[in-house]
Amino acid sequence: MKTETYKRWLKDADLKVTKHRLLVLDIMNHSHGFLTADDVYVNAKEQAADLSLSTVYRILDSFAENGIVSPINLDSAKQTHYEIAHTRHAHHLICTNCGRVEHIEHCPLDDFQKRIAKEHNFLIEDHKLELYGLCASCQT
Amino acid sequence: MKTETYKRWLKDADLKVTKHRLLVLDIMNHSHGFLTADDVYVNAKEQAADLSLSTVYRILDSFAENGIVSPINLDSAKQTHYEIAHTRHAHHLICTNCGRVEHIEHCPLDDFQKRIAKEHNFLIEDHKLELYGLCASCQT
DNA sequence: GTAGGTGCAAAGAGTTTGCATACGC
DNA sequence: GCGTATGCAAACTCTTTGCACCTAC
Repeated sequence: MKTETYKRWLKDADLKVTKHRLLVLDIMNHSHGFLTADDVYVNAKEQAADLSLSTVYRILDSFAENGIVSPINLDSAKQTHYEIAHTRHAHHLICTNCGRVEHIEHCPLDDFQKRIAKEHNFLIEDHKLELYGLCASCQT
Repeated sequence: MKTETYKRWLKDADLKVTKHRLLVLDIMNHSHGFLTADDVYVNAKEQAADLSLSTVYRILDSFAENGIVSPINLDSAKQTHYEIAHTRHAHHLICTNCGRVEHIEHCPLDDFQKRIAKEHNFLIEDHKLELYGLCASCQT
C-alpha cells in the first residue's frame, strides 16, 4: 500500500498529514493482529528517533475517533490493542500461546442476533466475537 | 443463597473462610451484570468498615484463579470487570448507554467453531461473544 | 499566519506489592 | 502455633494532560 493511500485516509478524516501519522499507518497496515501503543512506538522509533509515546497515543486516539483503527480490550491483556479497521465485519481467532491473530471473514450471527434482539427487547448495534485457542504451530 | 454454600465454595478452592471473602461472594452473587473491584469495595465497605481495596483485588484474584469469578475486559471500559462464574457457558448483551448486562443462555457457535477450527487449523479452547446495543429502557 | 501536531515532564487512574500485624484452622 | 489473609502505604504500569514549541496548510 502506498503513501498516497495513507494521505487520502488522513485527508478524508480531516487530519493533517504528518510524518508520524504516515508512519503509524504504515506500521498498523503491515502488521498482522493487534498492536499495543507501545508496540507501535517501539516499531516506529526505528524510523523516527524523535517520537514520543504520548504522540503515539494521541495518533491512535484520533485514528480511533475517525474509524481508521479499532481499539480492543482483549481479555488476556491489560493494555489496549489496536488494529486497522476493516470495512468488512470481522472476528478474531487468537492464539493464547503466541498471540497470533487471524481474521474470520464469515459472520454466523445475523439470525441469532435478530432472535436475541427480539427476545431481550434490545436494539443491537454491534457485537464482538473472539475465539481463543492454539494456532497450528503452537499445538506441538 | 446461604452462607453455608459460600463456605463450601471457599473450602473446595482451598481458601480460608474469612469475613471479607464471604462478603465479596455475597455481593458478587447477588449482583446482576459485572462489577469492578471498586464496585465490590464500595458495596462491601458498608458492611465491613475495615476493608481495603487491595484486599478486594487479592480476593478477586484468588477467586479468578479458582474459577469462582471470571474477569472480563469490556471494550467500553478501562477497568476489569468481574462476575460470578457460571458453570454454564454464557454470553452477554451489553447496553452501551446504561451499562446494563443481560445473559444469553443459548450459544449458537458450536458448529461454527468446529468449522473455523478445521479451516484455520486452530485448537479452539474458548470464545467470547458480546452483543452491544441499547436496552429496552434506553431506546426511548 | 493560524490551527493543529508534537516532545517532554508531570499527573492520573487502576492495579500490584512489601511488610508488619491479625486471624483461620 | 503455623501459614495464610489483611491494612496501609508505596510502587508500578498504562494512559492522559499541560505547556511551550513546531509544522502543515
